[in-house]
Amino acid sequence: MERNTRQRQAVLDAIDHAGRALTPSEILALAQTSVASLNLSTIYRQLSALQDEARIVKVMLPGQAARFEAACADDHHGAQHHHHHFHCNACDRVYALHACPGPMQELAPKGFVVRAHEITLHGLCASCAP
Amino acid sequence: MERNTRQRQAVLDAIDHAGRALTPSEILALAQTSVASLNLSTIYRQLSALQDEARIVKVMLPGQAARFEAACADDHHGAQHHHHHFHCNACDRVYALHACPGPMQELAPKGFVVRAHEITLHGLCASCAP
DNA sequence: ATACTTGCAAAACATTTGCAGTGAG
DNA sequence: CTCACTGCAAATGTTTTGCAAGTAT
Repeated sequence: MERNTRQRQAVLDAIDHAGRALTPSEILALAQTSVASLNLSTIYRQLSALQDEARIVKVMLPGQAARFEAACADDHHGAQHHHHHFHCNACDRVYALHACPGPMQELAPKGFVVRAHEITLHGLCASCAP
Repeated sequence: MERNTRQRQAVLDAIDHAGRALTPSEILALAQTSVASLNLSTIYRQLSALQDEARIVKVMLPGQAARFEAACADDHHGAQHHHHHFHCNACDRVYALHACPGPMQELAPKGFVVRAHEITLHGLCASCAP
């Protein structure tokens, strides 16, 4: 996918302006304000294409539907900046966290090789906290 | 659910003897060796019941189908022992880890309240490592 | 014009539920 | 003998795919 269609731009705009990870349904709702005929299949197809182009990143959290956020490339080698996520139990939104406690190799038993790790925090976001 | 049916026992046996988290399909395959007529619906229903009774724990990992492992109650108040999981990229099995680096509150921005966290490690388990 | 894209409908999966028949107590 | 439990089929929710029509280049 390379063509600059209205539906592609609508999907990209929704994600770029969100400031947080969005589900395909949320993206559909937002993008339909620019292109009313937009279909979920198209959303999924554009999401795959945009992932391949490294414009967006897929965020999978335990027990949650997939979400997508704008890619923020690492300055040096274009790789995605390593980060984790926070899930608000009240508003169900997902925010990126830009800290990481380290590689976590010490948590695994001897003989296990740790190649990657994911951390998800749950609680209340600033808007929902008392 | 309280009745001690053959299907209930078969599900419980499969999970108790596995030593790792199993998916509903894996449980079906194992339990069908004792009760051939076993149905996936029954598996899911028993899994819900066994969770309510705190005999098993549901393990959700990012982008993976749900898995279930035997509950290991905390000595003092019967709560589940806090732990995390390791996912082997080669054999796709999931193992429990019995360490935790701490509450992780410092990863969240100011104003966010952290109530829980989950850590998933990925790599090669002892059997699959070179 | 050409071939990539879209929209719709149907297919794949994982999980849940309605219902009538079965079986544990 | 009862009511919880089971099996089957159909419904749900998310994501993928086939295909004919639409459109960017």
